[in-house]
Amino acid sequence: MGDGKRGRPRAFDREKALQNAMELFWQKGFDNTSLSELTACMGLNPPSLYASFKSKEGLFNEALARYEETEGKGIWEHLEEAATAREAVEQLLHASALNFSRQDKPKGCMIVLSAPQMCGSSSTICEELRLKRKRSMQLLHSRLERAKREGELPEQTDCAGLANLVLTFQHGMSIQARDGTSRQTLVKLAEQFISAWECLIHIR
Amino acid sequence: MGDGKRGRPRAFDREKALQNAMELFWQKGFDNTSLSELTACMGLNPPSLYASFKSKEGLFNEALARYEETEGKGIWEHLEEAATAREAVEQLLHASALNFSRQDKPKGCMIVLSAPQMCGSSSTICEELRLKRKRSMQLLHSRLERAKREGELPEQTDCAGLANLVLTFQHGMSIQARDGTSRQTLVKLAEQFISAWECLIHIR
DNA sequence: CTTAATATGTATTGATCACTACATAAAAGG
DNA sequence: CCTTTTATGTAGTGATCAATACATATTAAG
Repeated sequence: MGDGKRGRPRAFDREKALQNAMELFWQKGFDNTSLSELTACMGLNPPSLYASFKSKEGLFNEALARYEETEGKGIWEHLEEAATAREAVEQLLHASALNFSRQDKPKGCMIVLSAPQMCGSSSTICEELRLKRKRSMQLLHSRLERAKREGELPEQTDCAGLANLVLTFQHGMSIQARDGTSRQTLVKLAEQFISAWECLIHIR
Repeated sequence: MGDGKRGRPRAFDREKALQNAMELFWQKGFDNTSLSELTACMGLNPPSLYASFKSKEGLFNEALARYEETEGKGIWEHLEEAATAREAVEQLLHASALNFSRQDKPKGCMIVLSAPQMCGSSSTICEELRLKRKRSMQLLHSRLERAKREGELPEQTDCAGLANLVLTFQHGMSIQARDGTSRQTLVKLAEQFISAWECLIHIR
């Protein structure tokens, strides 16, 4: 009898606490977020945090995973299903503009902004974030290569260079968003960029 | 009679100490740079630092001013003297690519990377950095407006939008540079971007 | 010399950092 | 009931943070 859980039940909502921690890390970055701020916004005391998430770094890793699964998902989900590479990039940048400027959410991308100096106290986290940025690059690159194979993009197109160009711009959008650039302006930025598509794909 | 300086002479080279502090702030950001690291790399003790630079924040302000005067100068100096807006932007991005990837220097731009979350311990510094980024935007914007008046750019060109586009890309280049992107790749990114110029200026 | 002015090194301030020892509370199993 | 298991709140740990108190050292002025 019972649900199989023995000891004293946890007094806080783990999902909700993790969500709050994620938004705080997203807003302030890993190093600039203190444990006292975390425990305050999560509604628990340090021992509960360490029992549930192992350490500040463990909490960040879970928060980052949650970010990718929930907050950042919409940016990349249409990459493969888009009919053309152009539409894929258009949706990528448009979704980024919207995603980076949602009300009551930290502006910009957590993966770009939460340890941008690449020399924080946890080199593990810095490297993890860098890897995620690199994987995004590879994801877009392979989508563009597919478009070349399908005949959409000319043979001369430098797919790696184009992917790099698009994501460099997207990373810049995170800085702009965090600087207070309006949703309207961010969307216009994305539209302006994609308008130059025909020029961009003929660069070798 | 002497040179007018009374007390005990300072035992460290102020310029050299400031240069070292600047490079450390540039590398690690304001909050992630500790006083013990600063005093170590500057070759002095805390009382000397505070006597010369007032506070950590005062030291950062001087370091930032020095950065603009020396390290970051080359990026913007050709903006007005360039014959065309296209050349101005081309040189801006090319110089950025080179500047962001110099050997034995922190990669990327100090103004973008030293407090990117915009919620560091010193809101004064965050706002100061944001203002500098905004001023760069205005500088480029007015250069583009000049080009429109001179007939180089078509009347339909959205100069504010174009300036925003270029600097968003340049900010992204700082992230890429800090992520380890090679000088060669950064230069190629700049060249790819400017290759789309004819498309970009016809966007309204 | 004495005095004033400035810079120095040592040692330390209270605050905050990430983290934990420990006793207690609340559940299930027996 | 008692034992086991898990979670909790209180109250800390030593380390490091930015910043200083203070006595001493080194210069110029008088």
